[in-house]
Amino acid sequence: MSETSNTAAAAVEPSVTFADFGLAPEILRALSDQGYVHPTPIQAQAIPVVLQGRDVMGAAQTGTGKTAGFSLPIIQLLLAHANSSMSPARHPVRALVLTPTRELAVQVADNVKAYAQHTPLRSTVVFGGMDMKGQTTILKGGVEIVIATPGRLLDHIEQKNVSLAQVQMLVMDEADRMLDMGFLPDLQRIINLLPKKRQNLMFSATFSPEIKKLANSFLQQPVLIEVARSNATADKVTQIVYKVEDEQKRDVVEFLIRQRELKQVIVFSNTKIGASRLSRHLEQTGIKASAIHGDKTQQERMAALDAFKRGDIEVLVATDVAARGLDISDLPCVINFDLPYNAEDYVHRIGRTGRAGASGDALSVYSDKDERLLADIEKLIKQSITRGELNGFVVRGRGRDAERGERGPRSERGERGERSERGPRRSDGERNERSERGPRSYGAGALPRREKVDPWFLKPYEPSNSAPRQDSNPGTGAAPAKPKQKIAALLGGLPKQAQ
DNA sequence: AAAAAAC
Repeated sequence: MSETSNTAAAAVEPSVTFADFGLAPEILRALSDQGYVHPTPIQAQAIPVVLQGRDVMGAAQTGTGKTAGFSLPIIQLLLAHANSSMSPARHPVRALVLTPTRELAVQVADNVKAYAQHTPLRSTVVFGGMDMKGQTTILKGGVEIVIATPGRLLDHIEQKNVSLAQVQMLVMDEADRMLDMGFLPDLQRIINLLPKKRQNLMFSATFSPEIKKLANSFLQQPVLIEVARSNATADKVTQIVYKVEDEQKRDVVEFLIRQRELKQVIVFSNTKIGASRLSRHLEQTGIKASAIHGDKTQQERMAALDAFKRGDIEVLVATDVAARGLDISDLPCVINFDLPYNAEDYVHRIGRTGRAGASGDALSVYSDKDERLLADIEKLIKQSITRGELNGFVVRGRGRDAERGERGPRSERGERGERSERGPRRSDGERNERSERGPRSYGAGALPRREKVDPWFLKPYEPSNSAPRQDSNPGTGAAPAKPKQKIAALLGGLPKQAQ
């Protein structure tokens, strides 16, 4: 929904409104229902071009208002060319939107449904991981607009649940992602089933040679719409990286969440198992968290996303399933628990914050072995990322002797402890004992006893040592690895098992 | 080296 936020556009072209595009009253009503008046830059560019019937190659990330940029004119065109004599039972598919991930399909579909709510147009979403029956019933009942992930759509086509013979408009959303995910053969199979004469819209966050090739083969004299520089990070996003020991990463993530009192944050993990573990850890320390990744059932994925959007959970720990496309409004912060292997994924991940003109923070933790990944990222975004210091970071004792509470950076926030009533899962039964003793502060307790780690007694990290930054990494402009050295020193003679 | 997507 934030995709149609007018903040960014208002700064650019305050005078332009959706009404200026000659959109149908039903569409304008739907927009005003949601309080949207001014188009974002990409909407201002895309809507007139799509209305002209031109093919479009759009370089835009999610959060720029892309979805409304194509769905509003699609609805308008379908309405304008509606065959009024058509019986309600016969609603052939006339617009098809393909997306790489299921969650993105759902979001696009939600937006389309909202924009078309006052029109007779029907839309539906089709994606895997769910029973086919409900989708089949709706498809057979007839819909003008289908939003789908490719695999399941082909499944429905093979089962003759849907025909694409009447499709006039095709949208390939997040086309770069679809290529990355190996959807090209599926895309080709689907496109072969479409009428030759149709309008094509392709959106991609990046402009790789492969994307250009895809555009050349599928689009006809496309109008190029480019809103953000490709591969550029939103300048509204403050980026900080923290160098720590590997085994500290999860504690630092927890610390950052508490220190900044983050109530809506996505934490990215490179692995599904890592996401689950981190989520469980955060839950055990009283932070409302859920994991979302490809090994979760579709029900779990949707439940986690819904809970996050509702604010029932504060932290969504995600793999790159959520890196692109997820439109979660007004995310103030994203955290990388792992630096992504693919530098481009970094851009997509941090694109979840600083959306639609708002500012945001992108925080990353990394360890010595990730220096190369960080260098790749900085090379891609053509800027050096601020090296952060973990002021006030205290790793508390992990044993029963550890003192806690009175010194911790969040020691005053005893109310955190109450959250643990939600508590660890049943299988973690014995870990409940500490939380039942009442409020506790950051870092204490509720740790799985399988942790054979020795107690870590760390003092607060003093900012006083942060003075000269240029000596450690000469030439790169990068800041030295001070935080890590400091913490390593504080760790004393503990065995390091990293690498 | 890992993630996503059809059954």
